[in-house]
Amino acid sequence: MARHETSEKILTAADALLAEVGYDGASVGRVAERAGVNKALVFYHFESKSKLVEAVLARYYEAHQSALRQAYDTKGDARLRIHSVVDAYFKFMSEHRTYPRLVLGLIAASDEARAMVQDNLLSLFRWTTEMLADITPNGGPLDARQFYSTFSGMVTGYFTYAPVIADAWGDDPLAPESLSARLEHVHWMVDAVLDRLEAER
Amino acid sequence: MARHETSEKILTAADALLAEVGYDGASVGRVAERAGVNKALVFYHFESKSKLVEAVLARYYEAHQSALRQAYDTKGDARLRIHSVVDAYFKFMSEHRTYPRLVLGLIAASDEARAMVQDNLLSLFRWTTEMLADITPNGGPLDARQFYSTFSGMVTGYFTYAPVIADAWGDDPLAPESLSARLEHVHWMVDAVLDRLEAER
DNA sequence: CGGCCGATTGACCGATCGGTAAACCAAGGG
DNA sequence: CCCTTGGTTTACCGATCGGTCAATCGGCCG
Repeated sequence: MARHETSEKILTAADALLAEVGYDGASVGRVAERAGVNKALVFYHFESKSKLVEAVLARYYEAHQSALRQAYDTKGDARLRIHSVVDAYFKFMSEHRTYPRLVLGLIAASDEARAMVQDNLLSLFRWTTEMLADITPNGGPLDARQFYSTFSGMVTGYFTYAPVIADAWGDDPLAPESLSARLEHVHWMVDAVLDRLEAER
Repeated sequence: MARHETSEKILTAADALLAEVGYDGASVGRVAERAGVNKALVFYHFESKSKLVEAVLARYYEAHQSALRQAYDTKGDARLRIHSVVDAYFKFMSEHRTYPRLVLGLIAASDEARAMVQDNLLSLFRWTTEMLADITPNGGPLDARQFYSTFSGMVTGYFTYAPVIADAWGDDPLAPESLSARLEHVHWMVDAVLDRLEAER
């Protein structure tokens, strides 16, 4: 089989399994089994387990960042562009539902696993705070950092906690209607923040 | 040694280790080692590893919930009481910094581990939404469930992501000044939401 | 002192982990 | 036709996991 085919099968299997059972739960043996491939092949195509996970993450990194940048480069005033970025952020998460859980699992695991996601999160963080730098005061409780933490938490938190609170939520939190309601809520929050920021100027 | 003493040492060690390295990383052997205790003793005092983790969680459950309820039972109008609950929520997390990471690690691990935190999260979720039921519309993007998800994500997300974004944050996100700025930010967000809800009535 | 009992210990179990080494297989080129 | 080469497989390694068990310790009571 062609080199690329096998690698892709392994990557896909690893992606799904990591989101389901976390870093430690996703053993190389189980990944290989799900990919329909011999276990030793995983080490042939990806040197080690950690390299495999980094490869899985790398697939998301570029897509995630470029989606946000593209959304920000639309025409319109600051408010419109911010809404556009929030839209893109939310859309990316709902189209790649294993991604937030994967990142979460790595952060919760070990220091080494945490280091894997750190670089991507840092550049995302820096880019977002630069984007907001013009419209928020510097330092204090209204610093751009605060709003990054708040809104990224609103989106990623929803997806990661969804399976846990599904019982209490009533409807499935990941059903299309629930998702659109959540997105609408986030937009409402953005407007609430921007209105109040303008009023306080 | 008295039964209680040893149990307490094991619980404390397990608590810290779970927050550091997650469920799978916190092996029974390492827990025992940190507690200065023989490994078999862990199984003597707590039947199994999962029972041990449940015992760790149980210590937080009651404290967490009663802290919120107590905060809500203060005098004043709805806005004041909500601020009071947010205060208590934030304070509890900053005083038990291993707690949010512990919960996060369990959610990210396996379905069984997820079930451990589910009960507590559900009752917390139900209580909060009841608390907000009077001041938010029913259903849609302004449903109480949305605001629960939003504000709990704002607080817990900050603490769980703190070690990851510490480099980019500049100051230590867990330093007292940073924490008070974050708390102020959350209060600012509460007011922004309540103002807009009132304006839309 | 003798015996009892709860707490503690060290030795051990089968299972599974990430990773390695060598053999094997099919296709392609000289 | 043989030999090389990249992909694949089988068998295996040491380490570590959660958990068990019988032996042992140390007070306390009669």
